[in-house]
Amino acid sequence: MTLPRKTEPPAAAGRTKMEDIARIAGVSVSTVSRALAGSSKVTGETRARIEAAVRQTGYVVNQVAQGLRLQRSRQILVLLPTIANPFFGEIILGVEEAAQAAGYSVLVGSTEGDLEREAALARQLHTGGVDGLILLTGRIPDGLADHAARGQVIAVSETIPGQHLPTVVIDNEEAAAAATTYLRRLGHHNIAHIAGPEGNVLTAQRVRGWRRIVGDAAGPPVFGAFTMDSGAAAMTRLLARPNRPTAVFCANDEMAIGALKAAHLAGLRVPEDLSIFGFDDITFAAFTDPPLTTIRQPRREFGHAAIAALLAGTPPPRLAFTLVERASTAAPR
Amino acid sequence: MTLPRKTEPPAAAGRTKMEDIARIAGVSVSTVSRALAGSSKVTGETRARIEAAVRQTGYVVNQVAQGLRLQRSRQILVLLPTIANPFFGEIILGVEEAAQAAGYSVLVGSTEGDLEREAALARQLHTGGVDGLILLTGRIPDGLADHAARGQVIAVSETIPGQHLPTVVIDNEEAAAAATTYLRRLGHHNIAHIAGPEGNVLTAQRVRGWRRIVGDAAGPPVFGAFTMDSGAAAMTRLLARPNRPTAVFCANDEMAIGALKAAHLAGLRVPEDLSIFGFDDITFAAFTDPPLTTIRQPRREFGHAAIAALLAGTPPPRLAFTLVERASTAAPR
DNA sequence: TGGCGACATACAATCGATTGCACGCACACG
DNA sequence: CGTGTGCGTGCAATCGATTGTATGTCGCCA
Repeated sequence: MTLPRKTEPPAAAGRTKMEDIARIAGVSVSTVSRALAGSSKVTGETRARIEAAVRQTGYVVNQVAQGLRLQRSRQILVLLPTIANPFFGEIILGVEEAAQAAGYSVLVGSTEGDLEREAALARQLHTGGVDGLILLTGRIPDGLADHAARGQVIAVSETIPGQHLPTVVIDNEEAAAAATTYLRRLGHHNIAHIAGPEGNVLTAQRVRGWRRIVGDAAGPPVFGAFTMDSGAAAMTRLLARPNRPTAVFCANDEMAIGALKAAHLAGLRVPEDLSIFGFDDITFAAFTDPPLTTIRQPRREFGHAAIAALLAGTPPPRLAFTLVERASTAAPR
Repeated sequence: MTLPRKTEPPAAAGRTKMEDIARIAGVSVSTVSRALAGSSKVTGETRARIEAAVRQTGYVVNQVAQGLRLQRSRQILVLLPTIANPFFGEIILGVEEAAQAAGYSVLVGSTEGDLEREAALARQLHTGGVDGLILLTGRIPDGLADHAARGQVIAVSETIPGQHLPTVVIDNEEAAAAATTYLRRLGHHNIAHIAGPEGNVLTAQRVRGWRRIVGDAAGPPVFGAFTMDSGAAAMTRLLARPNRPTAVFCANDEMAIGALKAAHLAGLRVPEDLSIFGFDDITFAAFTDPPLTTIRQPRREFGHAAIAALLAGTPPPRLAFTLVERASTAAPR
């Protein structure tokens, strides 16, 4: 006969577990589990004893064990290009709020454009690490087909080409058209566009909206990289054009801020000599000099809608943008 | 005799597990586990068969099960006041980089100043959800004493009063003194200070550094809330003082940006009429008009150092700040 | 007083991995 | 030819929870 051997677990954590509660309350773990789950089968005095034991010890269930048994982790992973960008920050804030309210927590993966890293993070879906994936990257890592089909993946802010993924977005083309129309109504006839990087879906959509209003006679857009530096560089190129624009629609606020700086350096006054229009309405947009006229994307609501759609399994509604009028735009002289 | 009953697990996930690999390779799960762990006990042809099976199926270990058995989750939780703030964003970026390199992933909890929420998130340490906790909140939730003692908790950017917690910071008092000294050397004699909220540790440290240089004759600092709005309000109050300062040292860049705006609105030119000095060197500081002179905190390195200290269990080194000279400061006229 | 039903509680299997120990097999040596 | 040495592999316990089924208890009625 062999003695029962034990495979020693690593460094006993010593945390209170359900078994301890059971012992203190004088019941079995099953009963404790049911009591905590709110089952109506555990009542009266027994339930009271269990609750007392829980309070006394400060017990909280072990989420890892629970996750293993229930095959869900109550965690959502957000994948984004870079977290050091206030635009994403506020989306995450919304995600956090909604997730927390639903009893989920949020993992953040900043991929820095590295496909390898993206894939590694997305693998968490396989490994049981997370229940859902929110993509702010504008692309989807390989091997996520089944998960996507099961409604565990959702895109936010940017549609992903060639995928029928539920997506939380505004109508970017309409928003760009609205911005351009606004400038036109002010009396501008030469409206340039500082676009995002070529090949990007958002870039294409916003270029399309702008083009619809300015027509083919207008020159090509100048492409940037959604950064302040690239906005400044783009503006410098625009100012060198033979017929200088009187207004510039920028594909995001950061590039608009860069453009503003370049305009100032060139000795132009905004909005007297040049109108500048942004996109996103990040917090800083209200504090530039002059404050930026821009399109506001409801970023917190993006986050809320993403979680709601993910947890309910229903397709998210398309959200509305707002035109925020500030002082960086005016009629041309 | 009773038949073995099964307690049905929820919706069989159908993912490949170690057992599948074992079957395909014709060995037991223990051998697979050892092979994957890199044990030298599994060699030659057996190992080759296992590796082939893994490649063929695209198997990845289930982190939840592994976490349960090993009593560790390979996850680090970062607690911060609000994620919609570029200052924290870059710290998280650093945390992410270092964590990922060490095979850890990062959970982000934005507490919005809610103590309840902070405690709920911190509870993850008990529940096995995370292995370590990084606090950017400037305070520590209750009931973390043992964890702190075990080196699972570290503070970043802000020391936590009354706790001997390993902390990643610059010398804030020295930095404030350096900023004020810089202004004094430019020839300013009336240097005001827009401070953070009263009661905050950082506020106190920076006020102390400023005070050390300006002496007791200078008036009291004006308190703000680290936001652009509060910076603007504080500046407005300063401008109403009988002897208007010729330079203002702000406790962070956001308040400096607000101050800049208020100064402009009041018709003052910066730096000709008024010098403004910031703190942190957030990305936007280089793009204000004029660009902000400021103290740079090495935020990415904060993140790296925090992870290094957490994983190695060694106290982090104190990091160095840099004075970044830009155009918002000049000699008084 | 015996039997039946309703209700509360306990037992044990299960999630997917890790690991101490036992065991099998091959080879060598006495 | 029997036993010792050593290496590689398998068995089964374990992490902490959930849950289908069995069991126990009590009351009520005939």
